Amino acid sequence: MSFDNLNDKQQEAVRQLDGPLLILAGAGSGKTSTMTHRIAHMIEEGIPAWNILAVTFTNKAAAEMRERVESLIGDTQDMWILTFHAMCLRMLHIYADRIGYDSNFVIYDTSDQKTLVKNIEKEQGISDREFKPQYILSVISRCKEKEMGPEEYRRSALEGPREKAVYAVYKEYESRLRENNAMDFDDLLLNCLRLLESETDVLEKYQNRFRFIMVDEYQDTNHIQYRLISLLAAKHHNLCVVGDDDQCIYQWRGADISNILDFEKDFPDAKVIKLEQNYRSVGNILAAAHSVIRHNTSRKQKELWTTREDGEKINYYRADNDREEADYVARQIGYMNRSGRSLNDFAILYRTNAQSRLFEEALSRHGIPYQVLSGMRYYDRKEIKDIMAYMRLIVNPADDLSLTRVINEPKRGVGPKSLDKLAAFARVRGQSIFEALIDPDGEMLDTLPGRSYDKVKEMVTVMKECREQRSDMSVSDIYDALLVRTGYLKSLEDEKSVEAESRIENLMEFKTVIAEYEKSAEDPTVEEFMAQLTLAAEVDNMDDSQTQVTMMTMHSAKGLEFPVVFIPGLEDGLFPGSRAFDDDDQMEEERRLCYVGMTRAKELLFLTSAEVRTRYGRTDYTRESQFLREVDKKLLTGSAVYQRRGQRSSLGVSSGSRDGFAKEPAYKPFDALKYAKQQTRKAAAGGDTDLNQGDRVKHGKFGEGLVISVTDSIVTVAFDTAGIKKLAKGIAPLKKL
DNA sequence: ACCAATCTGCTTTTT
DNA sequence: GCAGATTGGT
Repeated sequence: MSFDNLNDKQQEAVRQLDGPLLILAGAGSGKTSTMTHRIAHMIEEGIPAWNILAVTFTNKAAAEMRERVESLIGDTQDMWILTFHAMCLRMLHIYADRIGYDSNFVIYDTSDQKTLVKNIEKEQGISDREFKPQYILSVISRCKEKEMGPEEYRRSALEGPREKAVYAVYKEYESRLRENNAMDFDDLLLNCLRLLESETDVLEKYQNRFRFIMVDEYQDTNHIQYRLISLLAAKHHNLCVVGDDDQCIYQWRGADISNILDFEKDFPDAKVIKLEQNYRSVGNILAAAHSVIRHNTSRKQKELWTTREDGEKINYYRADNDREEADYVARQIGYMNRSGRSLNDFAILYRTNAQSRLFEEALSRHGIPYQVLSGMRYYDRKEIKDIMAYMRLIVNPADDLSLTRVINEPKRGVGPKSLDKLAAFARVRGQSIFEALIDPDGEMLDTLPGRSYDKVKEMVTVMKECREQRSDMSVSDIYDALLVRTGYLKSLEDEKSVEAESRIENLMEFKTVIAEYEKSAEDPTVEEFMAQLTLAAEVDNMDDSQTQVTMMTMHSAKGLEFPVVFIPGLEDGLFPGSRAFDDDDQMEEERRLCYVGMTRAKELLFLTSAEVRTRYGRTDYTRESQFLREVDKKLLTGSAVYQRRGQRSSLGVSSGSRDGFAKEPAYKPFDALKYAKQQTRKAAAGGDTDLNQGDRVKHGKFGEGLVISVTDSIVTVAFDTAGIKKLAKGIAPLKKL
């Protein structure tokens, strides 16, 4: 294989396969290309694919790496290319019993954790106002990152009321996770570490297998991840880590920057290769980013360089207010789009997700299509979480948290009081609530009052059936069955409200997600589907197939690049956030974030701020960001293509000529919901949508049948052999005969 | 047990 | 400015 398209340093990194290697890869220095070629080179050298492990930060990065390696050498089936969490999940799934878990364990996401902590606080008479669940969880997470259990915490912590409360909750939290056969995000890593530490045969197996290990974004690994990798690499020492200390932006989540700074100490024979040539950005952008990052004191000295032209200067615009700021951005995008730039070229990268709304509104006003990649909002919807809880229970009946969530959703007349009774009853029997409910002896069901009995029994029967037949059913089948037969969909339909409509909408859209999973997975199972969903990052959902502007946080944008980048909200208190002003470390992290944001841009970079901004209902005057002040003045200009007159920035940047809204051509406003619907319909091309009562239809699984009734979203069909089924219109594989 | 009306506290950032 | 929680009435 020839590496002609790589520079000397990159080639050196590619050829250096044996022993520890640290690649300090600056932003845009061809990191991914180097890593993929390095893997390809291993294969070329005769190293079997199954000896290779590559760990990334997001699923998107993993998928991209796999794709690119595949394009170089073909099949990558036997290679592990995945995220830390996915790697741990994979190992734990096989060896769960070794650490006292059932392999059907579920993963609790942040909101599950919060609910659990709240429940515990209630039970223990601890006020969730005084000790906020979020706070307690952050302490617990920090403990877990240090491998510190509840008892050790008590011994090491102070003895105030706060510490007492944290201890009490932590202890109960841990035992409840065990009882529910559930793990949180930290547990995935921690339990995997425990597994490898205590089970020498398992450790040896993986040590022998993974003779060559690569870790991407090493600057963002935490202590547990560091330990995991050290253990796995302990035998062969063929560990290559890639990272950039200037891009460490997850310290708040426990990322330990010393992992990368001390790599040479950990591995004294380590080779270090610096990639400093930037291929991504135009000279001015690089210079501007550097003028900001050099204000950080604790960093490895390096400066990126490029052979590219200087390009345009960095554009800075100070708007009157936040709404006008958003409008300015939309105007610029509209203008550049009309002069020939694709909408895919643009990204709006902000500090906080809350900022996205104004930009959504502005882009809609201007008729510009966009996608927002914001913190899990889609899966956070109530209806999705509800149906997921149903699915979880089928796999893992020990999950009391999920049962509590859905037993009265839809209303089955089971309020908190009945639920308490059920929980107590189950406890006496030594079972989880759901286990006790599905127990053939029916004892617990019989304790229910008449009004709720029938409904709960019906639900229990359905769930039991799904559970028993789940190996013969596809994930979609299970989803359909649950949606319809638990009465969940029916109760939404009966509501006849706009909100209920949109919930149904979302539930139907979710079918596309399932269908996509089923298409991509080798052996689709409900378990795996749910795990993948909880471990998905928002960037993983990025869609490049549409022509649209992309918005996300600067955190999410790490590893991505766009020709034109807008960074709005450059104001003290917002970016950098207010907390950064009394903590130097936090200020440095914010600055690194700014660096990451700026270096996403290839050709044009726009910075904006608003003189007046409304936040949590309050409108305040702002001050231009410290980071703006740090940008080399020579690199800034205020004469954007579309500019307002008379704007004066304290930075002394000049302004151009005014242009208003009036000339905007009347684009049709972009309707996100309508768009989503279209997408769903398109993706579900398998099913006929123009069905009417009385039609004869054929279903892939149920055979032929007669349509009994049709609503906007549901088709009820009496199948000749399979009985009456309610199916999702346009999605279920129904063919008109 | 359920629903509607009022109230609170919140914004970093995410696997 | 909103979503989620709390409260009070049925």
